[in-house]
Amino acid sequence: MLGQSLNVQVAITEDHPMSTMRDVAEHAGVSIQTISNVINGRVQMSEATRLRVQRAIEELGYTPNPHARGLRQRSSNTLAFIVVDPAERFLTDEFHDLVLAGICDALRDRNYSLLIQQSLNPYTPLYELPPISAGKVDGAIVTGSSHVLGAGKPPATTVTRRKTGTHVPLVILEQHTTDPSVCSIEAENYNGATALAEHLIGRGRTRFAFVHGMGNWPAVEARLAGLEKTLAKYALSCDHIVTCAWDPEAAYQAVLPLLHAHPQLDAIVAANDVLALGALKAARVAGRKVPDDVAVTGFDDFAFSTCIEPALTTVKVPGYEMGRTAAEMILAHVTSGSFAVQQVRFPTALIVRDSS
Amino acid sequence: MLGQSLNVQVAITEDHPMSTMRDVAEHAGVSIQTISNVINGRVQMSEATRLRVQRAIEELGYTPNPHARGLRQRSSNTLAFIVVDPAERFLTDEFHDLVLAGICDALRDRNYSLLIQQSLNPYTPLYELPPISAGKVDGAIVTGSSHVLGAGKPPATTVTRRKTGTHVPLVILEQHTTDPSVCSIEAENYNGATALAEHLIGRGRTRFAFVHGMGNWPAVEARLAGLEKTLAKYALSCDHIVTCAWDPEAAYQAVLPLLHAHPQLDAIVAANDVLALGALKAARVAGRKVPDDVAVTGFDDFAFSTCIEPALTTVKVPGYEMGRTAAEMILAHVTSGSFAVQQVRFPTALIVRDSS
DNA sequence: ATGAAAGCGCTAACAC
DNA sequence: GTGTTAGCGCTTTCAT
Repeated sequence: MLGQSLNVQVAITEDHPMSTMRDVAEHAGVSIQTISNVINGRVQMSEATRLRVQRAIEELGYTPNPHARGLRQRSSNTLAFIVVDPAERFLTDEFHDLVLAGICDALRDRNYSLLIQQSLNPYTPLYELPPISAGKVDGAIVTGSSHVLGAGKPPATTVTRRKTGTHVPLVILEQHTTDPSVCSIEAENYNGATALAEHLIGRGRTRFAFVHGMGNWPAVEARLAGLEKTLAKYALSCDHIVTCAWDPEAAYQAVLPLLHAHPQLDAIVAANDVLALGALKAARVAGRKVPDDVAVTGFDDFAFSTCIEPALTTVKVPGYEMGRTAAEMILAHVTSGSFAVQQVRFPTALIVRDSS
Repeated sequence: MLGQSLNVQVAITEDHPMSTMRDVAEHAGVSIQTISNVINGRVQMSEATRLRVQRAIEELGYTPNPHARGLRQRSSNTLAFIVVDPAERFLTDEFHDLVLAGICDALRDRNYSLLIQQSLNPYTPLYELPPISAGKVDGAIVTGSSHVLGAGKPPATTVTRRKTGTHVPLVILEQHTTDPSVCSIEAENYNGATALAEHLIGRGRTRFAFVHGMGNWPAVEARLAGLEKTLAKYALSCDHIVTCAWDPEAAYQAVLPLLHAHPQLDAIVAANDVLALGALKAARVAGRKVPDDVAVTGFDDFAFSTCIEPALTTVKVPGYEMGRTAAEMILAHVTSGSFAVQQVRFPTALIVRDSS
């Protein structure tokens, strides 16, 4: 029976009280300071002492107390990933999951932890977000809706970190800025959208709709802006912009009536692949052939995009790499004490498949 | 230009040194202890004092130091989500993302943070996982491959928490156990698989294949076990079990040759919806009609399952609710001091759509 | 190379 | 109701 083969037993606790450095010191017959030195590999010491200490540590199952350490050296070996957005279930968003995966992979071997926090209140200035203001983390990666971050906030920006202050290195994700003091990572959504629009126009599309989800995500606004700009170049326009929840079924519900109301619609540009999936279903239900009658495109190039029918034309956005890079930038800062503030832009790539 | 409209400025730091309780106390002309009392709402005090203190806190932009607090009261207002699995990009897995979303939503308003940690080394006993052993978190939600958790670990389990020790409340996810002292949350994968198998057999399917990803995930093993058990009941068997990466393209690559090699195959049971998507593509490419020639089914009921063509028959597993419940169980424990150790089983539901 | 003392910011325990 | 004292576990500074 499966029940048995899966009867996994898990050891949760050891029944020894948590031992401190003092315990280890006594056990090894040395001073507390020596223990600290061994653990931090700080000074030269006799091999004999070092070994004795290490054995004592093992025998007592000693682990340094991170709070005490954090209190003393004002660092926590923890980074934060903060999403400023009032929506529930924000983590179901696949793009953020890619970013998250990248961050986690970067942190994994360096003994850093990741603190995830959603900030519901759009009006909280970043430096007042709990993990940052309180010094719970050594750095933070922040993303969110642009209005949210922008509303009434002072323009001053800095990423310097002082041991004595609350300054914390920050990387802002997907927030276009011209301020050279802000460390930011964004993808070339605008250019990606431009390329996509050129492609669609090149294939003779003339009546466009744009579907996107809730919130004023800068990346999404850039996608729309690139689309509209390019359309304008050809004296075209995107006459239909619909908003729905960030899930395929919602996109389906939103696009279907659009299709019924506008028989001439021949291009549906979705803000990401998930919504494109819903648009694809809408086209199917409405009896419109893709790509013959109507083109459907996405953004992001999620894993499923090659496997659906028709395979989805999309603009690849490297979420995993962006997350990874963000984490590495902060880690570099934390490790080396300082790094050049940079604004990294990841290229996007138009991937033409069968839906256009 | 979009660049301008998105020129969001973010205040990262205030240029005041981090103030302590002592500063606030001096500023308000009271003792440190009084500040502490105000912050923790601990004792009765004159309205005048309380207001004066609160104003001082505001004026100085004071925030309690979490390390000092953690050191003193041995708690951190932080929970951990730990995945014991050696794979990279583990967070791209959609089921875990649902769980994560549930956890985050539960924690959000209670001022708890979530620490995410992947444990690469399958042989690390749970109580030695950094965040737990070090007391970085007040509780943990753990999931992972069964072999990983089971290998050579002592069977003793407990979820008691003592202020003075390293004991930490734990909820084990998707790990079937009969040990009543372990707090676990699982879905009825076995029953779900049984129902699915009955359904497929009822529709005349006789030649089965099972596709799954890397790792010995208990949930996946339960799905396979339920399938095989039911097949056996009807003197059938699942003759093809293929393993691939946990992404649709990999499933496609794995299933396509299977389909070519076995023309009589008439049911492909994928371990989750993502793999089912790949199987669907394989069927298409191999020229097999779904569901006429071959049935394809998934597990989990991810959002995309209703939007693909054909809509996917699947077994719904409530990942979001499971994560949410896990977090709430721990929170209840932390808040109230103790809770009944329980083993929660979430029902699964067969959802028959068009792919079977 | 090792040890002793001081103190990080906070709260528990007790005095007033 | 409010203040004082002590100490959580660790690292920094200085002495040996």
